Amino acid sequence: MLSSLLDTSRCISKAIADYIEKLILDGDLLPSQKIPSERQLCSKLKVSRAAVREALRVLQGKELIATLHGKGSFVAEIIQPLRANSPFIQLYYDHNRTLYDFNEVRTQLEGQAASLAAQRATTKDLYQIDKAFKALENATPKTFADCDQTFHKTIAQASHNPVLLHLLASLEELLSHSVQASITNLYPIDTLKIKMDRQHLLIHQAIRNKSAKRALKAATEHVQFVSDHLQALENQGEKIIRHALK
Amino acid sequence: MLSSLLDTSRCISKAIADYIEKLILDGDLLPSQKIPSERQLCSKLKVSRAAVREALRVLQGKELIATLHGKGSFVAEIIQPLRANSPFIQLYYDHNRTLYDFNEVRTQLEGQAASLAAQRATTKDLYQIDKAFKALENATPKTFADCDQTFHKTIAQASHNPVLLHLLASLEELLSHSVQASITNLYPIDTLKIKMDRQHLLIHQAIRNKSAKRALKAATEHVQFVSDHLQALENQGEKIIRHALK
DNA sequence: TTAATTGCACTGGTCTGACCTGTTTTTGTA
DNA sequence: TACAAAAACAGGTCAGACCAGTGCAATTAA
Repeated sequence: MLSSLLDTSRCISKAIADYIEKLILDGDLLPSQKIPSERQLCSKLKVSRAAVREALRVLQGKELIATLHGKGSFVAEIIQPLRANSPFIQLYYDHNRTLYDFNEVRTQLEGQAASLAAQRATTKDLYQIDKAFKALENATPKTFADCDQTFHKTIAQASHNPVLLHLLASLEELLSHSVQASITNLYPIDTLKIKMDRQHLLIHQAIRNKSAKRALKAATEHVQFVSDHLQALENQGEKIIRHALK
Repeated sequence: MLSSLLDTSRCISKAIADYIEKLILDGDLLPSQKIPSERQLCSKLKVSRAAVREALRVLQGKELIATLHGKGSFVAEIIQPLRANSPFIQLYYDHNRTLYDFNEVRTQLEGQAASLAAQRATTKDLYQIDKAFKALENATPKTFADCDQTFHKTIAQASHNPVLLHLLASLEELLSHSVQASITNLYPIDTLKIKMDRQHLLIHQAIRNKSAKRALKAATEHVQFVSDHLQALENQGEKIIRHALK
């Protein structure tokens, strides 16, 4: 039964984890449904209990299942939430502090990007930034998060530093799933929306006027502003869906 | 050692996983660094190997570590696309300009690290920095590159920002092969050596005196200085060892 | 009869110690 | 000095034992 899987994985516990994961993904095991007991699994799959347990641990790490002492293992409620294929996004969920650390770095890098953009933006860059800015102005609550992301990306591109661009894109991707939603929640609050619009305007103008100093300041303050409010939103207990069982 | 963690988790393997995760988060274990072997861990933590293995499986599920048969377990990279044989690093080899872009970002991040270190360094951090600094003073041309790297790493750790720490470590690893060699070539030049020593001293003092502003300035200027001379060295055709590719 | 208790049959959690295979380092010989 | 054998070390797996929660059913006490 496992032999076919074993060919590729070269590791029994990994094969078992893949096997069970496939059952879950295929819907053979439904959310909150009980997974066969460890002893049942190891007798059915003809492997040791240690191997089964290690496989279940992997799935626990992926938060695909939850295990309760004395009761058994159960398929988690939410398996859909697109999990970024990045290792460190989980850290964000587990350690709230990480979000703070994250923004600390991001603030710095966005500031540098804006500063460099002010110095190096070509006519074409300016056109792109202009376009993104106008889209942001006319954004609906639904499209705002995307427009915001595009705006910042356009600026990063205008910095003409591929390393910086790449780094920001990586960080962006790390948080996009969680933060995008939060930003969407942030926008409808009228006082915040007005302030953010103004901040975007300041960044935009600074870059157009090729004022690196003002661009740096505006971008830094903007990211700081958003970060602070995201953090507040997070702290005030929007614990969202997470940790289905337990 | 684990007892404190055990209180909340009520499950040894979970406690071990949390323990190691914390080490990673705190920067005590850096990207691509080797985690102690399973047997070492279970003797140090006074638990069975099965418990350790299950803990490692959890971390594997979270993709925080990767395990290789016969070799060991290693901390994952925060920036996935920035892997060694990635198309990106190829870019560096192909276009000399990338080195410039690289240092532009690195200057910024090292500056931030030093600034934060000045604000947040604990007594223990200061001790480590002190130790690294002294090692740097007594370094030989052969050991200088390593000591330099350690010095900067220690400062990054004192920033107490895991995201920043992991980012710098990732960047570091990218260039280590080429830059390490270059720095070694840089050191013997007397005038440069003296200046670098002085720069290190300034950074060291600023952090000790908890002057974030001076630390930022000193670190920024230092990285800028080194970058400039590396660039010069690069341009004048010192193609050096490169492509060592472990 | 009913309520509490006990006991047992589950579940997962941990440990020990053995043996396998793959990797790295050491070492002894050519 | 060079190289191949061997030992030391790494993770992977297994078997069997025992502990600790859970839940139900039979038993017992009110």
